[in-house]
Amino acid sequence: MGLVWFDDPAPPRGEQLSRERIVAAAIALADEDVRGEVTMRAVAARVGSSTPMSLYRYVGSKDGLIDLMVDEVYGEITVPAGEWRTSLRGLGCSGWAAVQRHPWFARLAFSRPPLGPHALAVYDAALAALDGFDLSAAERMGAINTVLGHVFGSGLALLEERAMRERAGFASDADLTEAARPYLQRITQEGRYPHFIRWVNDPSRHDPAPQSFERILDWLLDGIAGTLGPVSGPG
Amino acid sequence: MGLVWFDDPAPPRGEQLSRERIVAAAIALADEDVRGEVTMRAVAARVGSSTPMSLYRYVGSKDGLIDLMVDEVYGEITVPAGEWRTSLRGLGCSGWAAVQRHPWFARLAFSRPPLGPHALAVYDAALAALDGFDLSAAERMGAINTVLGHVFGSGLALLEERAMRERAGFASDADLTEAARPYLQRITQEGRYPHFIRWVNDPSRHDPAPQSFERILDWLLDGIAGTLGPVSGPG
DNA sequence: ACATTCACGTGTACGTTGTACACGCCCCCG
DNA sequence: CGGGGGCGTGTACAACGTACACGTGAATGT
Repeated sequence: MGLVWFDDPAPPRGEQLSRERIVAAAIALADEDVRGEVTMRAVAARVGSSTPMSLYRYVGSKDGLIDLMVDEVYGEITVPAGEWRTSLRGLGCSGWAAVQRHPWFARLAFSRPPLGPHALAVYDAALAALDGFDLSAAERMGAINTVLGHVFGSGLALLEERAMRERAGFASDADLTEAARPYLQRITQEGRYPHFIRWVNDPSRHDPAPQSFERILDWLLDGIAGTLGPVSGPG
Repeated sequence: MGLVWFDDPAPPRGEQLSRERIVAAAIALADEDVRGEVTMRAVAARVGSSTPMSLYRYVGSKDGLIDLMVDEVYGEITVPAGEWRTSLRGLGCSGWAAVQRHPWFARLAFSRPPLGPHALAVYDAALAALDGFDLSAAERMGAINTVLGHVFGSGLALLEERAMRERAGFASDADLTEAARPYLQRITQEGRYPHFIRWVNDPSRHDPAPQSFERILDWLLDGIAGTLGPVSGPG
């Protein structure tokens, strides 16, 4: 701590703090971090505050802040109206797009009840899409969660894959393979896991996965279709 | 800190420390915690050590310990030999069983490359099950990861559901509903999210979800089957 | 038999995290 | 013009992972 004379008398206090500004800063920070992790101190610095405690007046706790971040991303998900399958497919695809923009969303969405306004809007629209079928409440939600489960699962895999690449400066799959080579060579020499070794040494394993998000989504929609029975309304 | 005289001269040092004992203690601890979280200090106490530092000789770091825990659970997963579909279905079901015993496994398995001996054995067996089809390396692994993704995704949902129940002593769905009631009632009165509100008030939503793990697994296997083409070998 | 080494478990310490608490400033209303 | 009250701040603490150096007991070399 220096003498008084060294400080600006009035550190030019930036914009006013607000819940929106804090949430926006936290989301920007999470987007920049590979693991999507965020500390209250970092958010405080980002909004120009000198102490993490300033945030607590607006968001209550870190968990509260995260709830707000998550709901904000739910706001990027849209459920097109219309035939049930296009609606649920739209839910899946726009969810996937949102998750690609904010991979941390997948990690966090799993762990909290979707009760924010944007999350409720998503669920409401998705439930509406299934109106007109003779389904129980559990079946309706089950269908939606099947789709969202796929979205979040794929997002989580994406998040962790990116994080792993970063871990030791691995820029590409090739580098990662390089790092694991001695270990894999030892295994190869011991002759165990022959199928796995064959897979490792197959260069075509780097091809884009044919089991893409959308393809699996279609499989799930096929399965859901089988449970809907005949259309009994406008769905 | 008391005087010397108050201590046993030789605190009856328990069993020897060992990697196996440490990993077993960590797994037991994780199984007991709702979120499956574990601290080095808790593990140390569990194995009878007075300081967390004693573990570091055996596991290198907390991440190392977690890698070992994860691989241990991979050891509970079995892939029956035989026709490809029964193999992959067995992989899914035994994985689901393992994840139900150790929900934290789902959270951790997502985030690390499956390179431990048990994980490699699982992948090797699963790859073997797909021998005889004319698939690229990427397609083979894609099929396996489709199944495992479903396993881990379902496990994560299970973990978070259990954790949420615990959060404020919610023992049952009814209690949870009770806690959310004022919030939901406000929403109801505002007339928004009508479909969601209808779902909330439908008692049948507590029925066991018809989109069970195995049902969705079968949908995925149907989808995979469509990509396999004609059998060209023993698969 | 003794001396030496070394693996092991320990204690202390540091940096980072979330957050409780009390303080001082400044603006607004009376 | 005088007193609140909201707002941002600083200090402080417990819990975490883990770096480092130490003492001790058993194994080893001569």
